[in-house]
Amino acid sequence: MIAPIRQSTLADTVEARLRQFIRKQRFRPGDALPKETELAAQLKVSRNVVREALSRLRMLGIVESRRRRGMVLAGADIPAVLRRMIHPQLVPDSQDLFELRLVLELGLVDLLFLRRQEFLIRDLERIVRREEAVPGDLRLNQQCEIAFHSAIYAATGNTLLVCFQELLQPFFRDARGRHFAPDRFATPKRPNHRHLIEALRQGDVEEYRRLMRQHLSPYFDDLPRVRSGVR
Amino acid sequence: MIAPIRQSTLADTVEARLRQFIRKQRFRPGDALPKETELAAQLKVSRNVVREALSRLRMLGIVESRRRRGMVLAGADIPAVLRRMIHPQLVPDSQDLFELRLVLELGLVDLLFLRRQEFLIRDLERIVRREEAVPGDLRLNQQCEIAFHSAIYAATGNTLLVCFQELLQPFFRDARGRHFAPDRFATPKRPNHRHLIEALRQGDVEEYRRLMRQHLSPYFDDLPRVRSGVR
DNA sequence: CGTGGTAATATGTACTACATAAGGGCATAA
DNA sequence: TTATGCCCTTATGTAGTACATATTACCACG
Repeated sequence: MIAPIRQSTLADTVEARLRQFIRKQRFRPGDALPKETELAAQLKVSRNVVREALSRLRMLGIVESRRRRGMVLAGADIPAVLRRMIHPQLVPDSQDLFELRLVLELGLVDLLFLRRQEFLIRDLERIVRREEAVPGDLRLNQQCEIAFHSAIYAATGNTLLVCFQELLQPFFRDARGRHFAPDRFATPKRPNHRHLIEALRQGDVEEYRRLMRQHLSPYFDDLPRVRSGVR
Repeated sequence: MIAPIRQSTLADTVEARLRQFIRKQRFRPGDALPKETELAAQLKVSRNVVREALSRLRMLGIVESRRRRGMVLAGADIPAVLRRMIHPQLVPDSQDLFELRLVLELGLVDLLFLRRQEFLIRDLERIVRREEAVPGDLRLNQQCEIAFHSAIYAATGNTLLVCFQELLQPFFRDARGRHFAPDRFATPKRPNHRHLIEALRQGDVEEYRRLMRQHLSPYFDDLPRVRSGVR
Protein backbone atom coordinates (compact mmCIF):
# COMPACT_ATOMS: atom_id res chain seq x y z
CA MET A 1 0.00 0.00 0.00
CA ILE A 2 1.42 3.34 -1.02
CA ALA A 3 -0.06 6.64 0.12
CA PRO A 4 -1.29 9.11 -2.50
CA ILE A 5 0.66 12.33 -2.85
CA ARG A 6 -1.37 15.33 -1.86
CA GLN A 7 0.02 18.77 -2.42
CA SER A 8 -1.00 21.33 0.12
CA THR A 9 -2.50 24.67 -0.73
CA LEU A 10 -0.97 28.03 0.09
CA ALA A 11 -3.64 28.57 2.72
CA ASP A 12 -2.45 25.43 4.50
CA THR A 13 1.13 26.63 4.40
CA VAL A 14 0.33 30.14 5.56
CA GLU A 15 -1.82 28.80 8.38
CA ALA A 16 1.03 26.63 9.58
CA ARG A 17 3.49 29.47 9.25
CA LEU A 18 1.28 31.78 11.27
CA ARG A 19 0.90 29.25 14.07
CA GLN A 20 4.62 28.69 14.03
CA PHE A 21 5.20 32.45 14.06
CA ILE A 22 2.95 32.86 17.08
CA ARG A 23 4.73 30.07 18.91
CA LYS A 24 8.23 31.23 18.12
CA GLN A 25 7.54 34.83 19.07
CA ARG A 26 6.17 33.69 22.41
CA PHE A 27 3.08 35.76 21.75
CA ARG A 28 0.45 35.78 24.45
CA PRO A 29 -3.28 36.48 24.26
CA GLY A 30 -3.79 40.20 23.82
CA ASP A 31 -0.73 40.79 21.67
CA ALA A 32 -1.28 42.36 18.27
CA LEU A 33 -0.56 40.65 14.97
CA PRO A 34 0.64 42.29 11.76
CA LYS A 35 -2.01 43.58 9.37
CA GLU A 36 -3.37 41.35 6.65
CA THR A 37 -1.72 43.39 3.93
CA GLU A 38 1.64 43.30 5.68
CA LEU A 39 1.42 39.54 6.07
CA ALA A 40 0.45 39.15 2.44
CA ALA A 41 3.37 41.31 1.36
CA GLN A 42 5.91 39.57 3.57
CA LEU A 43 4.72 36.07 2.66
CA LYS A 44 4.41 37.06 -0.99
CA VAL A 45 0.92 35.68 -1.36
CA SER A 46 -2.39 37.35 -2.08
CA ARG A 47 -4.40 38.83 0.73
CA ASN A 48 -7.01 36.25 -0.12
CA VAL A 49 -4.78 33.41 0.98
CA VAL A 50 -3.82 35.20 4.16
CA ARG A 51 -7.46 35.74 4.95
CA GLU A 52 -8.26 32.05 4.51
CA ALA A 53 -5.53 31.14 6.96
CA LEU A 54 -6.61 33.81 9.43
CA SER A 55 -10.21 32.69 9.09
CA ARG A 56 -9.16 29.27 10.28
CA LEU A 57 -7.29 30.64 13.26
CA ARG A 58 -10.31 32.78 14.07
CA MET A 59 -12.46 29.68 14.17
CA LEU A 60 -10.01 28.08 16.59
CA GLY A 61 -10.30 31.19 18.72
CA ILE A 62 -6.58 31.81 18.43
CA VAL A 63 -7.01 35.22 16.85
CA GLU A 64 -9.72 37.81 17.08
CA SER A 65 -10.06 40.55 14.54
CA ARG A 66 -12.06 43.71 14.52
CA ARG A 67 -12.35 46.39 11.95
CA ARG A 68 -9.74 49.10 12.09
CA ARG A 69 -8.18 47.61 15.23
CA GLY A 70 -6.39 44.80 13.46
CA MET A 71 -5.90 41.36 14.92
CA VAL A 72 -5.00 40.27 18.40
CA LEU A 73 -4.21 36.89 19.85
CA ALA A 74 -6.82 35.22 22.00
CA GLY A 75 -7.21 31.97 23.85
CA ALA A 76 -8.04 28.87 21.86
CA ASP A 77 -11.69 27.98 22.28
CA ILE A 78 -11.56 24.22 22.63
CA PRO A 79 -15.25 23.66 23.46
CA ALA A 80 -16.41 25.67 20.46
CA VAL A 81 -14.25 23.65 18.11
CA LEU A 82 -15.21 20.32 19.61
CA ARG A 83 -18.84 21.31 19.24
CA ARG A 84 -18.27 21.72 15.51
CA MET A 85 -16.60 18.36 14.99
CA ILE A 86 -18.01 15.84 17.41
CA HIS A 87 -21.13 14.48 15.78
CA PRO A 88 -21.74 10.79 15.12
CA GLN A 89 -22.35 11.70 11.49
CA LEU A 90 -18.99 13.40 11.02
CA VAL A 91 -16.59 11.37 13.10
CA PRO A 92 -14.87 8.48 11.32
CA ASP A 93 -14.16 6.27 14.34
CA SER A 94 -16.89 6.71 16.89
CA GLN A 95 -15.46 3.84 18.90
CA ASP A 96 -12.65 6.08 20.19
CA LEU A 97 -15.18 8.59 21.46
CA PHE A 98 -17.43 5.99 22.96
CA GLU A 99 -14.51 4.63 24.93
CA LEU A 100 -13.47 8.13 25.92
CA ARG A 101 -16.81 8.58 27.59
CA LEU A 102 -16.30 5.44 29.67
CA VAL A 103 -12.79 6.56 30.57
CA LEU A 104 -13.99 9.97 31.71
CA GLU A 105 -16.86 8.61 33.73
CA LEU A 106 -14.53 6.46 35.81
CA GLY A 107 -11.60 8.84 35.81
CA LEU A 108 -13.39 11.89 37.14
CA VAL A 109 -14.22 10.21 40.42
CA ASP A 110 -11.33 11.65 42.39
CA LEU A 111 -12.06 15.11 41.07
CA LEU A 112 -15.70 14.65 41.95
CA PHE A 113 -15.00 13.72 45.55
CA LEU A 114 -12.57 16.58 45.89
CA ARG A 115 -15.05 19.19 44.67
CA ARG A 116 -18.51 17.89 45.53
CA GLN A 117 -20.67 20.27 47.47
CA GLU A 118 -23.72 19.79 49.64
CA PHE A 119 -26.28 20.57 46.98
CA LEU A 120 -25.03 17.80 44.71
CA ILE A 121 -26.60 15.03 46.78
CA ARG A 122 -29.86 16.98 46.96
CA ASP A 123 -29.91 17.49 43.19
CA LEU A 124 -29.16 13.86 42.48
CA GLU A 125 -31.86 12.67 44.86
CA ARG A 126 -34.40 14.90 43.21
CA ILE A 127 -33.55 13.33 39.86
CA VAL A 128 -33.79 9.83 41.22
CA ARG A 129 -37.15 10.53 42.80
CA ARG A 130 -38.48 11.79 39.50
CA GLU A 131 -37.09 8.69 37.87
CA GLU A 132 -38.70 6.30 40.32
CA ALA A 133 -42.06 8.03 40.22
CA VAL A 134 -42.83 6.63 36.78
CA PRO A 135 -40.83 3.41 36.46
CA GLY A 136 -42.24 2.38 33.10
CA ASP A 137 -41.70 5.62 31.19
CA LEU A 138 -38.65 4.90 29.02
CA ARG A 139 -38.44 8.43 27.71
CA LEU A 140 -38.43 10.01 31.16
CA ASN A 141 -36.10 7.32 32.36
CA GLN A 142 -33.56 8.24 29.74
CA GLN A 143 -33.90 11.93 30.50
CA CYS A 144 -33.16 11.25 34.15
CA GLU A 145 -30.22 9.06 33.23
CA ILE A 146 -28.72 11.95 31.31
CA ALA A 147 -29.55 14.47 34.00
CA PHE A 148 -27.95 12.33 36.67
CA HIS A 149 -24.66 11.96 34.88
CA SER A 150 -24.65 15.58 33.77
CA ALA A 151 -24.96 16.69 37.38
CA ILE A 152 -21.97 14.57 38.28
CA TYR A 153 -19.84 16.03 35.51
CA ALA A 154 -20.85 19.54 36.51
CA ALA A 155 -19.85 18.81 40.09
CA THR A 156 -16.23 18.31 39.02
CA GLY A 157 -16.09 22.01 38.23
CA ASN A 158 -14.24 21.23 35.01
CA THR A 159 -15.91 22.88 32.04
CA LEU A 160 -14.05 20.74 29.56
CA LEU A 161 -15.38 17.56 31.12
CA VAL A 162 -18.88 18.99 31.02
CA CYS A 163 -18.41 19.79 27.36
CA PHE A 164 -17.25 16.29 26.56
CA GLN A 165 -20.13 14.75 28.43
CA GLU A 166 -22.59 16.79 26.43
CA LEU A 167 -21.00 16.00 23.09
CA LEU A 168 -20.41 12.32 23.73
CA GLN A 169 -24.01 11.79 24.75
CA PRO A 170 -25.19 10.82 21.24
CA PHE A 171 -22.47 8.19 20.88
CA PHE A 172 -23.49 6.69 24.16
CA ARG A 173 -27.13 6.73 23.22
CA ASP A 174 -26.41 5.04 19.92
CA ALA A 175 -24.59 2.26 21.71
CA ARG A 176 -27.43 1.90 24.16
CA GLY A 177 -29.87 1.60 21.31
CA ARG A 178 -27.65 -0.76 19.35
CA HIS A 179 -27.36 -3.51 21.89
CA PHE A 180 -30.42 -2.73 23.88
CA ALA A 181 -31.35 -5.85 25.71
CA PRO A 182 -33.58 -4.92 28.65
CA ASP A 183 -32.44 -7.89 30.68
CA ARG A 184 -28.80 -6.81 30.39
CA PHE A 185 -29.60 -3.40 31.78
CA ALA A 186 -31.83 -4.81 34.49
CA THR A 187 -29.57 -7.44 35.95
CA PRO A 188 -30.18 -7.69 39.67
CA LYS A 189 -26.53 -7.12 40.47
CA ARG A 190 -26.27 -3.88 38.51
CA PRO A 191 -26.07 -0.88 40.84
CA ASN A 192 -28.57 1.88 40.26
CA HIS A 193 -28.36 5.58 40.92
CA ARG A 194 -29.41 5.22 44.54
CA HIS A 195 -26.40 3.07 45.27
CA LEU A 196 -24.12 5.68 43.71
CA ILE A 197 -25.65 8.43 45.81
CA GLU A 198 -25.14 6.38 48.93
CA ALA A 199 -21.45 5.93 48.17
CA LEU A 200 -21.21 9.65 47.51
CA ARG A 201 -22.82 10.41 50.83
CA GLN A 202 -20.47 8.06 52.63
CA GLY A 203 -17.50 9.71 50.93
CA ASP A 204 -16.25 6.31 49.85
CA VAL A 205 -14.27 6.91 46.66
CA GLU A 206 -13.30 3.32 45.99
CA GLU A 207 -16.80 2.03 46.52
CA TYR A 208 -18.28 4.69 44.25
CA ARG A 209 -15.88 3.81 41.47
CA ARG A 210 -16.62 0.12 41.86
CA LEU A 211 -20.34 0.78 41.66
CA MET A 212 -20.02 3.08 38.66
CA ARG A 213 -17.91 0.46 36.91
CA GLN A 214 -20.66 -2.09 37.39
CA HIS A 215 -23.30 0.45 36.49
CA LEU A 216 -21.55 0.80 33.13
CA SER A 217 -20.86 -2.90 32.72
CA PRO A 218 -23.31 -3.40 29.83
CA TYR A 219 -21.15 -1.02 27.80
CA PHE A 220 -17.85 -2.46 28.95
CA ASP A 221 -19.02 -5.97 28.11
CA ASP A 222 -19.44 -5.00 24.47
CA LEU A 223 -16.01 -3.47 24.04
CA PRO A 224 -13.86 -5.30 21.50
CA ARG A 225 -10.92 -7.03 23.17
CA VAL A 226 -8.55 -5.76 20.53
CA ARG A 227 -8.46 -2.64 18.38
CA SER A 228 -6.97 -2.59 14.91
CA GLY A 229 -3.53 -1.14 14.46
CA VAL A 230 -2.25 -1.82 17.96
CA ARG A 231 1.44 -1.12 18.45
CA MET B 1 -21.86 43.12 33.75
CA ILE B 2 -23.20 43.26 30.22
CA ALA B 3 -21.61 41.39 27.36
CA PRO B 4 -20.34 43.31 24.33
CA ILE B 5 -22.28 42.88 21.11
CA ARG B 6 -20.24 41.22 18.45
CA GLN B 7 -21.62 40.96 14.98
CA SER B 8 -20.64 37.89 13.10
CA THR B 9 -19.13 37.94 9.65
CA LEU B 10 -20.63 36.33 6.59
CA ALA B 11 -17.98 33.65 6.69
CA ASP B 12 -19.17 32.69 10.17
CA THR B 13 -22.73 32.48 8.98
CA VAL B 14 -21.94 30.51 5.85
CA GLU B 15 -19.78 28.11 7.82
CA ALA B 16 -22.63 27.46 10.23
CA ARG B 17 -25.10 27.10 7.38
CA LEU B 18 -22.89 24.58 5.64
CA ARG B 19 -22.50 22.49 8.77
CA GLN B 20 -26.23 22.66 9.30
CA PHE B 21 -26.78 21.73 5.66
CA ILE B 22 -24.54 18.70 5.99
CA ARG B 23 -26.32 17.58 9.14
CA LYS B 24 -29.83 18.07 7.81
CA GLN B 25 -29.13 16.29 4.55
CA ARG B 26 -27.78 13.31 6.46
CA PHE B 27 -24.68 13.47 4.29
CA ARG B 28 -22.06 10.84 4.94
CA PRO B 29 -18.32 10.88 4.23
CA GLY B 30 -17.81 10.39 0.51
CA ASP B 31 -20.86 12.33 -0.59
CA ALA B 32 -20.31 15.25 -2.94
CA LEU B 33 -21.06 18.86 -2.07
CA PRO B 34 -22.25 21.58 -4.46
CA LYS B 35 -19.59 23.58 -6.29
CA GLU B 36 -18.24 26.77 -4.78
CA THR B 37 -19.90 28.91 -7.42
CA GLU B 38 -23.26 27.23 -6.89
CA LEU B 39 -23.03 27.77 -3.15
CA ALA B 40 -22.07 31.39 -3.64
CA ALA B 41 -24.98 31.92 -6.01
CA GLN B 42 -27.52 30.19 -3.78
CA LEU B 43 -26.33 31.90 -0.60
CA LYS B 44 -26.04 35.21 -2.44
CA VAL B 45 -22.53 35.90 -1.21
CA SER B 46 -19.24 36.16 -3.01
CA ARG B 47 -17.20 33.08 -3.72
CA ASN B 48 -14.60 34.58 -1.43
CA VAL B 49 -16.83 34.19 1.57
CA VAL B 50 -17.78 30.66 0.60
CA ARG B 51 -14.14 29.76 0.28
CA GLU B 52 -13.34 31.08 3.74
CA ALA B 53 -16.06 28.93 5.21
CA LEU B 54 -14.98 25.89 3.23
CA SER B 55 -11.39 26.49 4.22
CA ARG B 56 -12.43 26.15 7.85
CA LEU B 57 -14.32 22.93 7.22
CA ARG B 58 -11.29 21.65 5.34
CA MET B 59 -9.15 22.29 8.38
CA LEU B 60 -11.59 20.32 10.52
CA GLY B 61 -11.30 17.50 8.01
CA ILE B 62 -15.03 17.63 7.34
CA VAL B 63 -14.60 18.33 3.64
CA GLU B 64 -11.88 17.50 1.18
CA SER B 65 -11.55 19.31 -2.09
CA ARG B 66 -9.55 18.58 -5.18
CA ARG B 67 -9.28 20.45 -8.40
CA ARG B 68 -11.89 19.69 -10.98
CA ARG B 69 -13.42 16.98 -8.81
CA GLY B 70 -15.21 19.35 -6.45
CA MET B 71 -15.70 18.76 -2.78
CA VAL B 72 -16.60 15.64 -0.88
CA LEU B 73 -17.38 15.05 2.75
CA ALA B 74 -14.78 13.36 4.89
CA GLY B 75 -14.38 12.34 8.49
CA ALA B 76 -13.56 15.03 11.02
CA ASP B 77 -9.90 14.83 12.00
CA ILE B 78 -10.04 15.39 15.74
CA PRO B 79 -6.37 14.73 16.49
CA ALA B 80 -5.19 17.14 13.80
CA VAL B 81 -7.36 19.92 15.19
CA LEU B 82 -6.41 19.26 18.79
CA ARG B 83 -2.78 19.38 17.76
CA ARG B 84 -3.34 22.90 16.44
CA MET B 85 -5.01 24.21 19.59
CA ILE B 86 -3.59 22.47 22.61
CA HIS B 87 -0.47 24.39 23.55
CA PRO B 88 0.12 25.94 26.97
CA GLN B 89 0.74 29.22 25.21
CA LEU B 90 -2.61 29.27 23.44
CA VAL B 91 -5.03 27.74 25.91
CA PRO B 92 -6.73 30.18 28.29
CA ASP B 93 -7.44 27.80 31.17
CA SER B 94 -4.71 25.21 31.36
CA GLN B 95 -6.16 23.97 34.62
CA ASP B 96 -8.96 22.18 32.75
CA LEU B 97 -6.44 20.32 30.63
CA PHE B 98 -4.18 19.51 33.52
CA GLU B 99 -7.10 17.92 35.33
CA LEU B 100 -8.14 16.10 32.17
CA ARG B 101 -4.80 14.37 32.15
CA LEU B 102 -5.33 13.12 35.68
CA VAL B 103 -8.82 11.96 34.81
CA LEU B 104 -7.62 10.05 31.77
CA GLU B 105 -4.76 8.41 33.59
CA LEU B 106 -7.09 6.93 36.19
CA GLY B 107 -10.02 6.34 33.86
CA LEU B 108 -8.23 4.32 31.23
CA VAL B 109 -7.40 1.53 33.66
CA ASP B 110 -10.31 -0.71 32.73
CA LEU B 111 -9.57 -0.27 29.05
CA LEU B 112 -5.92 -1.02 29.72
CA PHE B 113 -6.63 -4.27 31.51
CA LEU B 114 -9.06 -5.30 28.79
CA ARG B 115 -6.57 -4.75 25.96
CA ARG B 116 -3.12 -5.27 27.45
CA GLN B 117 -0.95 -7.73 25.60
CA GLU B 118 2.09 -9.72 26.60
CA PHE B 119 4.65 -7.34 25.20
CA LEU B 120 3.41 -4.45 27.35
CA ILE B 121 4.97 -5.80 30.53
CA ARG B 122 8.22 -6.46 28.69
CA ASP B 123 8.31 -2.92 27.28
CA LEU B 124 7.54 -1.35 30.63
CA GLU B 125 10.22 -3.36 32.36
CA ARG B 126 12.78 -2.31 29.81
CA ILE B 127 11.92 1.31 30.50
CA VAL B 128 12.16 0.84 34.25
CA ARG B 129 15.52 -0.87 33.96
CA ARG B 130 16.86 2.02 31.94
CA GLU B 131 15.47 4.36 34.55
CA GLU B 132 17.08 2.56 37.45
CA ALA B 133 20.42 2.24 35.75
CA VAL B 134 21.21 5.92 36.29
CA PRO B 135 19.20 7.03 39.34
CA GLY B 136 20.62 10.53 39.53
CA ASP B 137 20.07 11.58 35.92
CA LEU B 138 17.03 13.86 36.08
CA ARG B 139 16.85 14.27 32.32
CA LEU B 140 16.82 10.55 31.63
CA ASN B 141 14.48 10.04 34.54
CA GLN B 142 11.95 12.35 33.00
CA GLN B 143 12.29 10.71 29.61
CA CYS B 144 11.54 7.35 31.15
CA GLU B 145 8.62 8.77 33.06
CA ILE B 146 7.10 9.93 29.78
CA ALA B 147 7.93 6.71 27.98
CA PHE B 148 6.33 4.64 30.71
CA HIS B 149 3.04 6.48 30.64
CA SER B 150 3.03 6.68 26.84
CA ALA B 151 3.33 2.91 26.64
CA ILE B 152 0.35 2.57 28.92
CA TYR B 153 -1.78 4.88 26.83
CA ALA B 154 -0.76 3.07 23.67
CA ALA B 155 -1.78 -0.24 25.23
CA THR B 156 -5.38 0.93 25.47
CA GLY B 157 -5.52 0.81 21.67
CA ASN B 158 -7.37 4.13 21.64
CA THR B 159 -5.70 6.60 19.33
CA LEU B 160 -7.56 9.53 20.80
CA LEU B 161 -6.23 8.79 24.27
CA VAL B 162 -2.73 8.52 22.86
CA CYS B 163 -3.20 11.88 21.19
CA PHE B 164 -4.36 13.51 24.40
CA GLN B 165 -1.48 12.06 26.35
CA GLU B 166 0.99 13.51 23.90
CA LEU B 167 -0.60 16.94 23.85
CA LEU B 168 -1.20 17.21 27.58
CA GLN B 169 2.40 16.34 28.35
CA PRO B 170 3.58 19.99 28.44
CA PHE B 171 0.85 20.98 30.89
CA PHE B 172 1.89 18.16 33.15
CA ARG B 173 5.53 19.07 32.91
CA ASP B 174 4.79 22.70 33.75
CA ALA B 175 2.97 21.61 36.86
CA ARG B 176 5.81 19.32 37.82
CA GLY B 177 8.23 22.17 37.44
CA ARG B 178 6.00 24.64 39.26
CA HIS B 179 5.68 22.83 42.52
CA PHE B 180 8.73 20.68 42.27
CA ALA B 181 9.63 19.64 45.76
CA PRO B 182 11.90 16.61 45.58
CA ASP B 183 10.75 15.36 48.93
CA ARG B 184 7.14 15.33 47.82
CA PHE B 185 7.96 13.20 44.84
CA ALA B 186 10.19 10.92 46.88
CA THR B 187 7.91 10.12 49.78
CA PRO B 188 8.53 6.55 50.90
CA LYS B 189 4.88 5.64 50.51
CA ARG B 190 4.62 6.79 46.88
CA PRO B 191 4.43 3.79 44.54
CA ASN B 192 6.93 3.70 41.72
CA HIS B 193 6.73 2.17 38.28
CA ARG B 194 7.77 -1.27 39.51
CA HIS B 195 4.75 -1.45 41.76
CA LEU B 196 2.49 -0.57 38.87
CA ILE B 197 4.02 -3.27 36.70
CA GLU B 198 3.50 -5.79 39.42
CA ALA B 199 -0.19 -4.96 39.69
CA LEU B 200 -0.44 -5.21 35.90
CA ARG B 201 1.18 -8.62 35.97
CA GLN B 202 -1.18 -9.78 38.67
CA GLY B 203 -4.15 -8.54 36.67
CA ASP B 204 -5.40 -6.67 39.72
CA VAL B 205 -7.38 -3.72 38.37
CA GLU B 206 -8.35 -2.20 41.70
CA GLU B 207 -4.85 -2.40 43.07
CA TYR B 208 -3.36 -0.85 39.94
CA ARG B 209 -5.76 2.06 40.12
CA ARG B 210 -5.04 2.58 43.80
CA LEU B 211 -1.32 2.60 43.11
CA MET B 212 -1.62 4.97 40.17
CA ARG B 213 -3.72 7.29 42.28
CA GLN B 214 -0.98 7.43 44.86
CA HIS B 215 1.67 7.70 42.20
CA LEU B 216 -0.09 10.88 41.05
CA SER B 217 -0.79 12.15 44.54
CA PRO B 218 1.66 15.09 44.33
CA TYR B 219 -0.48 16.48 41.54
CA PHE B 220 -3.78 15.73 43.21
CA ASP B 221 -2.62 17.40 46.40
CA ASP B 222 -2.18 20.68 44.59
CA LEU B 223 -5.61 20.75 42.97
CA PRO B 224 -7.77 23.65 44.14
CA ARG B 225 -10.72 22.48 46.20
CA VAL B 226 -13.09 24.72 44.34
CA ARG B 227 -13.19 26.03 40.78
CA SER B 228 -14.70 29.34 39.86
CA GLY B 229 -18.16 29.37 38.33
CA VAL B 230 -19.43 26.16 39.86
CA ARG B 231 -23.09 25.43 39.26
C1' DC C 1 -8.12 -3.27 -25.98
C1' DG C 2 -4.82 -0.32 -24.26
C1' DT C 3 -2.47 4.12 -24.89
C1' DG C 4 -1.95 8.80 -25.31
C1' DG C 5 -3.45 13.31 -26.33
C1' DT C 6 -6.93 16.98 -25.72
C1' DA C 7 -10.67 19.73 -24.18
C1' DA C 8 -13.67 20.79 -20.33
C1' DT C 9 -14.19 22.12 -15.63
C1' DA C 10 -13.85 23.14 -10.65
C1' DT C 11 -10.64 24.62 -7.46
C1' DG C 12 -6.52 27.62 -6.32
C1' DT C 13 -4.42 32.18 -6.54
C1' DA C 14 -4.02 37.10 -7.64
C1' DC C 15 -5.72 41.62 -7.92
C1' DT C 16 -8.87 45.59 -7.68
C1' DA C 17 -12.48 48.14 -5.70
C1' DC C 18 -15.36 49.61 -2.30
C1' DA C 19 -18.21 49.21 2.15
C1' DT C 20 -18.01 49.54 6.97
C1' DA C 21 -16.79 49.71 11.64
C1' DA C 22 -13.81 51.68 15.04
C1' DG C 23 -10.28 54.57 16.87
C1' DG C 24 -8.12 59.28 17.18
C1' DG C 25 -8.31 63.94 17.14
C1' DC C 26 -10.44 68.26 17.34
C1' DA C 27 -13.88 71.58 18.32
C1' DT C 28 -17.60 72.96 21.01
C1' DA C 29 -20.51 73.26 25.04
C1' DA C 30 -22.02 72.34 29.81
C1' DT D 1 -12.42 69.74 33.33
C1' DT D 2 -15.46 66.60 31.35
C1' DA D 3 -18.64 65.31 27.98
C1' DT D 4 -20.62 65.31 23.44
C1' DG D 5 -20.52 65.29 18.61
C1' DC D 6 -18.30 65.46 14.14
C1' DC D 7 -14.85 64.10 10.79
C1' DC D 8 -10.97 61.70 9.07
C1' DT D 9 -8.14 57.75 8.92
C1' DT D 10 -7.43 52.97 8.67
C1' DA D 11 -7.76 47.89 8.71
C1' DT D 12 -10.94 44.47 8.08
C1' DG D 13 -15.13 42.64 5.47
C1' DT D 14 -17.28 41.76 0.98
C1' DA D 15 -17.76 41.68 -4.09
C1' DG D 16 -16.21 40.78 -8.50
C1' DT D 17 -12.99 39.62 -12.31
C1' DA D 18 -9.29 37.19 -14.30
C1' DC D 19 -6.34 33.55 -14.90
C1' DA D 20 -3.41 29.33 -13.46
C1' DT D 21 -3.58 24.51 -12.69
C1' DA D 22 -4.81 19.98 -11.74
C1' DT D 23 -7.82 16.31 -12.95
C1' DT D 24 -11.36 14.14 -15.24
C1' DA D 25 -13.75 12.48 -19.33
C1' DC D 26 -13.66 11.78 -23.87
C1' DC D 27 -11.91 10.67 -28.27
C1' DA D 28 -8.65 9.26 -31.62
C1' DC D 29 -5.19 6.16 -32.79
C1' DG D 30 -2.15 2.38 -32.72
